[in-house]
Amino acid sequence: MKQYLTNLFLKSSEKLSYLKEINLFFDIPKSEAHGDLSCNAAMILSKKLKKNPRTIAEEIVLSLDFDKKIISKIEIAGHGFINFFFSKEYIPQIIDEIIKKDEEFGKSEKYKGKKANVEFVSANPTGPLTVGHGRNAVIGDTVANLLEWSGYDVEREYYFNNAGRQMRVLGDSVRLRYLELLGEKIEFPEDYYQGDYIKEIARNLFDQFGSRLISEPAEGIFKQEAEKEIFKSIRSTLERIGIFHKIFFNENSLYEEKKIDKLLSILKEKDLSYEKEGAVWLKLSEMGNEQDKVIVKSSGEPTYRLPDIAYHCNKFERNYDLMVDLFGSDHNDTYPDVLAGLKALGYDSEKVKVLIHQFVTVVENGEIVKMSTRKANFITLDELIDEVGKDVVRYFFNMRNISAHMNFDLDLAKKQSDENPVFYLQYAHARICSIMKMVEKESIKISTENLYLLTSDEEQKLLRKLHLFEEEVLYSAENYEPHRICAYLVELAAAFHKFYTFCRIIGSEHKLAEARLSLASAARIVLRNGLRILGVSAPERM
RNA sequence: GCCCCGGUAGCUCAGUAGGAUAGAGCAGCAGUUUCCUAAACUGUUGGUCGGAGGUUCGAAUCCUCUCCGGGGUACCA
Repeated sequence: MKQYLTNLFLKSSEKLSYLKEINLFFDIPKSEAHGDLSCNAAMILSKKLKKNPRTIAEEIVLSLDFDKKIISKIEIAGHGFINFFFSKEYIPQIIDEIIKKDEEFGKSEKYKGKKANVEFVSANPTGPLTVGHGRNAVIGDTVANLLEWSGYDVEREYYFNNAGRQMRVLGDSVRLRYLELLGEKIEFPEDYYQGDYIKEIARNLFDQFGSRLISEPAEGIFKQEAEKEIFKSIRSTLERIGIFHKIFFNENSLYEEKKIDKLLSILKEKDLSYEKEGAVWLKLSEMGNEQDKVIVKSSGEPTYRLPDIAYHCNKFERNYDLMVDLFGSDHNDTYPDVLAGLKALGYDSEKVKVLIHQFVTVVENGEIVKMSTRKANFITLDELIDEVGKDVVRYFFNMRNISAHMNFDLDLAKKQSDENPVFYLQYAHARICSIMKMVEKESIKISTENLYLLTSDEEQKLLRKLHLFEEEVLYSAENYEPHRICAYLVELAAAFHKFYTFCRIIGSEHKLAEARLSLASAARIVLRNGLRILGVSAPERM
């Protein structure tokens, strides 16, 4: 509908040149009395043209060469709104399109031929994924889905680091637990990994090797085994909620391939770094950031900034048109340095889109569940999936704006009832599937021949919702806002449930029954496609 | 101190390229099943959009100040 109006206005702008000067925007009015779409162009132009907005609106309306079969009425209202009413014959045509495109409906080719990389999860293999990682994982995968639906060729990537202090501590944690099993008296430091999974890994080593590892160093087999086991568990957790990364990028490879050294010398060559007090500093203050930061410590060890920049250089070399990084808010001070560095190196940092999501608070019995990774008193993502299932996990994490703090209400999530929004959507889908089975006996078939019969309020409202799906997907993708899909689907399901209540299929006059069945079928397709974007299943029966 | 988020109905949250009377779900109250799944639907109660200024035809939305909550401000990642 918006496309049709945009084209109309473009044609008119040949007559009224001032239309070219503004950004055309069509809005869906809150009140039905104001039509299907509304345009505020006249009001915006009134200051520029120093004319009464209503006069401008009249001029615009007169210039529009519209098809009466498509637009039934154009009104000027309020201070100068132009309201468009689409005809009841035009609106149902969407059904035909939906049924023809089926699984493809909602996809756009706007970014066809473009390559995108979405990096998410990226947790180091030091422990099982927690609820906090869950939000990152689900949002990342859904953003990737949205980009795919808007035409991108998307690669999902996981960046990890298996070197450094944390991993040393991990290996030593396992070693100490192993020695414990051998009956040695150990002191387990407070800042070591306390979780039971450490004991399990130690137990496996004990079962396999007995006491033969007694004098092995922490960084040898203990660390390797820990990394292997933990990664196995991370991947299996992700798999359970339908997440598969194509690339696992090891930070260490940057060192092995001398990328870090190369980057250092380039930075020096370009005069972007300098030495002071035995450390190497990046000239961030000259790049517009607040202050210079250390990239190589006086100990000779790089800080995270250096490999992060090198890693992104590597991504640039892989020729992506878009690179999305998804972090939790605890990382929100790291990316400006990296972006500034990339820009100074001559890369187009606009191609990197950093998304920061806020934290998750788990609420159970009305109380906040406090979590700490180190003390191992966290809820793992696996436990959450055990409790509520994949669909609820995916839906709940997608449901909220990523920039808002999120309360994950365990009690609500566990409820298999009407209070849980996931089931509202799934139930709508199951209901339609049920009808479609039922009508087989009644010889009612999907037919788009008599769609003009769909004129009731409930039918028209459902149809208008269906019209919005494509642009909703594209808008969500371009703004990286998965939660919009959730909101849209709830509205769509509500429109369907109302239609279901008031417009019966079986028992209606044959032509009308077929038209309504087609509408229901189109609604089913859109519900399923929307759920697919979210990674939530669309059951045929509940 | 400085930086990034958030503060909208009792609760959880939508709504910010400025638009017409601020929405939904849950909770509360009152109803609807001889009828394609009642995990549904209908009606109803409930708001100084944290506060104060400003910008203008018009502000939850933009600007300034301020209060509250979360996160970050390392030669940790």
